[in-house]
Amino acid sequence: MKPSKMRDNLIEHAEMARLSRKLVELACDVPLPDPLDELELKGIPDAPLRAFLEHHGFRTLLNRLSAVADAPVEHHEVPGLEEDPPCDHDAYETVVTEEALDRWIAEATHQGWVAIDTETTGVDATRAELVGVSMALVPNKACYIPIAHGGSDMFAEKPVQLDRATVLAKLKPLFEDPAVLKIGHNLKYDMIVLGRAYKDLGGIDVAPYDDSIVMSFDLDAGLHGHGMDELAATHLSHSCIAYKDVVGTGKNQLGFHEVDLKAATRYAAEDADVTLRLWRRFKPRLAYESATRVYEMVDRPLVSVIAGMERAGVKVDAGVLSRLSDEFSKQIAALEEEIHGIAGFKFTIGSPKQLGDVLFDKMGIKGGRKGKSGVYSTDVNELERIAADKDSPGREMVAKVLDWRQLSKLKSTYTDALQAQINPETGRVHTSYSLTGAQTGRLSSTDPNLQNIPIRTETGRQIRDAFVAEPGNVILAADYSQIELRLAAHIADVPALRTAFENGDDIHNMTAMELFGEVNRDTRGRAKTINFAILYGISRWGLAGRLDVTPDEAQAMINRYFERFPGINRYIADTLNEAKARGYTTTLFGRKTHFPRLKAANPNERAGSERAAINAPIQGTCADIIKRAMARMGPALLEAGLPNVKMLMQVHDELVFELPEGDVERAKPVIERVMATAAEPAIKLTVPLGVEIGVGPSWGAAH
DNA sequence: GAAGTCACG
DNA sequence: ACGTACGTGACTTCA
Repeated sequence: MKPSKMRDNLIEHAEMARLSRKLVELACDVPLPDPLDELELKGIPDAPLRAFLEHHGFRTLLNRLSAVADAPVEHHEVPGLEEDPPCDHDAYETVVTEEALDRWIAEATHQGWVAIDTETTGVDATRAELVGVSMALVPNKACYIPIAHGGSDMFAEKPVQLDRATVLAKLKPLFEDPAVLKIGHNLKYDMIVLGRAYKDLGGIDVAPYDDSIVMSFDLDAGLHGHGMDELAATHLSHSCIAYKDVVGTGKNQLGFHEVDLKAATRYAAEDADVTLRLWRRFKPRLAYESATRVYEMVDRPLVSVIAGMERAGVKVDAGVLSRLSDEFSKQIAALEEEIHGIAGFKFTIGSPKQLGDVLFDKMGIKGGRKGKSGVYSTDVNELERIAADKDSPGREMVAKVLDWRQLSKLKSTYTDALQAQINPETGRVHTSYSLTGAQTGRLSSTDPNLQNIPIRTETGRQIRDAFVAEPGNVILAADYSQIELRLAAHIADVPALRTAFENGDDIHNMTAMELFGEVNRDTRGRAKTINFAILYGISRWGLAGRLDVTPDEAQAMINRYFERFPGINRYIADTLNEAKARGYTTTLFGRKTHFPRLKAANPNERAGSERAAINAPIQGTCADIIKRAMARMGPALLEAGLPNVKMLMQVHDELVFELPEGDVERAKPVIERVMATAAEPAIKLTVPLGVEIGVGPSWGAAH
């Protein structure tokens, strides 16, 4: 291995190795082999885990583990663990003295791992205030440390509780202790809250850590959700205290700080207790079910990276959005009047039911198609079909409705909503990324969704001009070019596609030449559609609809594609066979996506699952690669002497940064290299990963 | 809360 | 015979 690659390797595994070593060294007192050899070169499971299990006396587990150590990715049933005792809420302790707190911290430190949870005033981690912290060491041994309880009535008597500063000052060394593993369920939330807490101390930086929500996702994506209540029910046969039962509902709902300490302790300590119990089940399963690799190499390192991105937020210029809102308002009002004028009466344009009735019944436009709920389809395809028909009486109306729809969408979802999302404290927008939201391993973004900001039309694209940098800084956007097609070329091993990417050819032009024998706007467009269709699990009917040809003609194109690009056909067959046999697909990094509906009785449902299964290894590998790039980006930038380059957003194949203008030229090659080599050294791709970088004062200008 | 629509990769 | 690209989240209308 080359020295430079070895260095990347070390950076990537530094945290993993430290975590595993410290855990085992402290808890088990056993010598450890080199985890690099174990994990990177041989695969899974890792030696520290074996030692961990040995320490806990899971002999049967351990024997089975040895047997699967060198096995390829396969599912192994974990032998049943002894069942934990049921949750005993009366056994939980409310910690209100320094002596008690010191005792819990000492025990956690001695044990080497502790489950933690935070209680706050809200659901948005970038705004919520810390109210209390809970910890669990073993089942039923859990506590709650209140720090900000007391009614909103300032005259009300506050319960006896420790001072916030005292608690945080004592917790910080534990939560940052490299020898103590912190276990959380959706730890990203707690990391942000604790990072913001107690600024005098510089916040609390939770490390090292395990996250049971991510563990569940890496084990069971596609099978069920990963919320704590659901997991407790399925894995522990335990029904968690409902949050609503603690704080009430409606306008009498309390903030958690207003909940009395007894009820708060039962709820909060239970969360830590359940998290610990889940972790004890998931940790061995990761090894048995070949998920350690993706968990430790891809997803776990990402938790703290995402926490940092969410906390950083992105600066949004409300003025730009406000001007756009006004502009859109005027145009929407004008269009509304014109549309009502053409119809001859007023109606709710935003109601698909009313619009359908107006267009197809009252105006007599032909070809209306009703769905199963008896409403005419009025989506963009339908309206554009009408607008393109020179003889249709509704052409003018439909064109205006399309404009109205676009502007209404932009205003309500973006220019209005984004302004409301600006955090007044930071002047920035802090999205929340879900690591478990997309079954394929992609991230998703909510509140607000920053992964669907418009770009495809000039009108919508203006919204990106509102995403700006602080004075003296710029926005840098780096995206992988056609990464999914490249990965398809690698995974399916398609010589012609691989060669084209190696040569830097225009892939859609090449496809057009192969399929149609000539390259022009029409054939290139069709080729592009077919290339996408391949990634999405092609069907002759779907392709026929998109290309406006008959299913037979579509089938002929598909056949020709398979002929010209051998490998694709085999990939589809192999992927489906494997998915049906095992119940899941895997990515290059071993990420599983389960497809229980592949065996559904309903053929439609089954076909849908088949298409999803064909797509999942490609989309999922893409997700793995950009996640690895993200995990390595911080250390790589630090090493290059660029501590002020901040990674702010991820949009599936794109990373967005904010950085001092003077750092741009030095940052570009670092970002480019980290992204282009993100699969290495674990995976050697047979296609290059192209990265395109743009820089400007705004996100809009950086493209 | 479901259905319809549409913004993104 | 069925009736379609894959993966998301937010907003509006309406029962």
